[in-house]
Parts: sequence; C-alpha cells; structure tokens
Amino acid sequence: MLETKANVILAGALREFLENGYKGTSVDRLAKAAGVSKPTLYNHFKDKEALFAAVIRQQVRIFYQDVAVLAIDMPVSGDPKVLLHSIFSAMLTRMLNNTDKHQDFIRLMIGESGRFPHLAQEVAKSIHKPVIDKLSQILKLHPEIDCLDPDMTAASILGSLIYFVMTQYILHASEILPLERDRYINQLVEMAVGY
Amino acid sequence: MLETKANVILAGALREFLENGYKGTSVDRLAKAAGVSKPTLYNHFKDKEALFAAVIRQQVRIFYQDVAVLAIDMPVSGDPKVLLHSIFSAMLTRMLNNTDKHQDFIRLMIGESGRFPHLAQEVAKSIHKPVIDKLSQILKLHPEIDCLDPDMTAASILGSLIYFVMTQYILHASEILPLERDRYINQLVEMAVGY
DNA sequence: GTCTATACATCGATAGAC
DNA sequence: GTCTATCGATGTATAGAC
Repeated sequence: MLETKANVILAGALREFLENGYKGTSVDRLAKAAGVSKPTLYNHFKDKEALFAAVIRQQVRIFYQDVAVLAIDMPVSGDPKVLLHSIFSAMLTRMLNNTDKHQDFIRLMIGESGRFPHLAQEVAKSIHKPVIDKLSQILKLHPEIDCLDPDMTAASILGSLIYFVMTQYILHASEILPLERDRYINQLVEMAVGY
Repeated sequence: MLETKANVILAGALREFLENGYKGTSVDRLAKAAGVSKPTLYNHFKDKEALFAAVIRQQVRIFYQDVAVLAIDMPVSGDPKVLLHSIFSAMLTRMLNNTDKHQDFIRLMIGESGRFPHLAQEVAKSIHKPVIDKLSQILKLHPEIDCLDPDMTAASILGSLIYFVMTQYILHASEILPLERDRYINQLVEMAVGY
C-alpha cells in the first residue's frame, strides 16, 4: 500500500470510525488522526460521507481478498467432519483476528446499515455471498454429508458463526452466554453432517 | 401504560433513537418528538445517556415478557420436526413484527454496543439467554432429537434465525442473498433433528 | 496542494421567569 | 413543573494566504 496522503487519511479514518461510529466521529478528529488539516482532507474526499464510503469499500476489498485466499487454501477432500471443522475454525479465526478489528467492523456496518443501505448491500454481496457460495459448493461436493438444502445450510452456518462473534465479543456477553469455541464448532459440524 | 409525561418522552425517544441512532439524535429532536421543551425533558431524565438507557431497558422488559409468553404458548409434545418448525416460525414472526421495530432495535443495540457495553449485556442476559435456555430445554426433553450438545445447538439456532433477519432486513440484502423463509426454517429443523 | 482562520449551524445542558 | 432564551463547545465545510 502506497503511503499517499489519501491512504494516510483512510487509515486514520478507519481507526476513528471503528472506534466511534459515523456520527460519533468529527471531521476534526479525522484530520487530526491523519495528521493533516481539514482543507487537505476535503481536498481528497468530497465530504465526510464520501470518506466513510471509501473506508468501508477499502475494508470490503480486503475482506473479499481474505475470503478468496481462505477458499483457495481450503481442503476439499478427506473425512467430512474433519474437513468442516477445519473450515469453520479457519472462518472463526479470521473473524477474531484482532489486528483486523473485524468485530468493530461488524458493529459499525450493522449500526450504520440504516444510514448507508447501499454499503451494507456491498458487504453482503462481496463478503457474505462468496462465503455462502463456497460453503454450499463444499457441501454439495460431499455426498456423505446428507444435506438436503446446501444453500440454506451454508447461510445458517455462517449465521451461527457470526452469532458466536456477536455474543462473545460484540455484545460483551462471554460471561453471560459463555460459548466455548471448540464445543460450538463441533456442534455445528455435527449439525451440518447429520448424525 | 400510563400516559405520564415520562412515558410520552420515552415513546418519542424510542422512535427517534431507532431511526437515527444515539449520536444521530439530538436532545432538541427528542424534546420535539415528545412535544415538550428541553428543560422538561431534563427534569425527567438526568441527561441524554440516561434517557437512552431508559429507552433500551423498557424495550428489554417488553421483549423479555414477549419471550416469556412465547415460552408458555410453546407446544412441548408431538413430532419433533413439527414442534421445532412451529417454534422457529414463531420466533421469526416475533422478530419480524414490524410494529415492534425489532430489526431497528437490533441495529441500534449492536451499533451502540461499543458505547454502552452494559446495556448490550442486559440484552444478552434478558433476551438471548432465556431464549437459548428454553430452546435447550426443549431439545433435552425430546430424546428422538439426537442432540449431543443442546446448549450449543440452541445458541447456534438462535444465531441462524437472527442472521436471517440480519441479511434480509437489516443489511437490506434480500435480493443479494435471497433466503426463503420456509426453506430456511425447514433446513434448520432438519439440521437440529438430524437425518 | 496545504495551511490558518473562520463562517455558520447545531450540539448538550442550564438560568431564570412564570 | 414548564417554559423562553441562551450558554460555551463543537459540528461540517470553506475562504484566502502561501
């Protein structure tokens, strides 16, 4: 990534928006976070909304590539239970990668999905859909997995994994609703494969 | 519900916060929405945060009672598949009840879970946990349902149902990720019961 | 292109009259 | 308890010098 001024602004804006949300982040803070003045910021981005959209779209691209890499590395053969376990585990690991602040991104995107419906749709299209499609494809590839409706199954599995992140990290409820990671994954595998 | 001034303020604040989020709602708007002046509002609530907390806690109480009623009305005997289908369907219907604006509530609560972690925990404790416990209890009551880990299963089922609402209504992705309600529920039932 | 300085609206919260 | 009026701070965005 080139250290252009636009990229410096984007990097600072990402941190600030993730931390304080759209309305909770002032343009002053955005300028300060990037180490530039406000007019400079407005010189690179039309307004606050445009900067926010650029930040989100950059993250969407990063996650999209992430998903693609994950899909390539995925094993496709072997015992279905072992296979699915490693896939679900890799997905969760990716979502819990703290340096990527994925949890804050989910919080931000859901929180702003009313104000920015189009951005929310881009997230669904470029992140959720590829994951679901890939998962569905894997389910179909394995006849031992007695799955009647792979598309719906894939979606509900992704939902379950996101819910794990949501309760444990986003809603800060790991003590109220303790979900042990490995038990959760194992259970999902059992449900998906059938008994 | 008594039409006290505090309740009028709460009702207006609920609408405004659901629509525009915490930072997106000004105290001026809150006062106008209730048809009172700002000093009157501050006479009933310490500050904006206190009013927000009161709004959320009121909704939590309402949803809590809702869950309790749902639990009472739940059938506990009969064919497991029919039973689970009716339970999942009732849960989704409740979450999609537009007059209750449950979708906006989810968006609001997740969006503000960083700023108000304690409120998020109250939601988890008073809404999610009872649902999961009840669901787990039902799974245990039916030995025909070959469920190795009812607690994890119940949580992941709730997660799947919430994900349905999230994609279709919160992220506005019903065209990008079309999930047909009955197919989704049927698939969840199949997964839960085993084949 | 980048800055200082600032315009102008709105923010949360309150004083003081009634 | 309720209002009008207003506080100081902060909001987004821009003019004009360099």
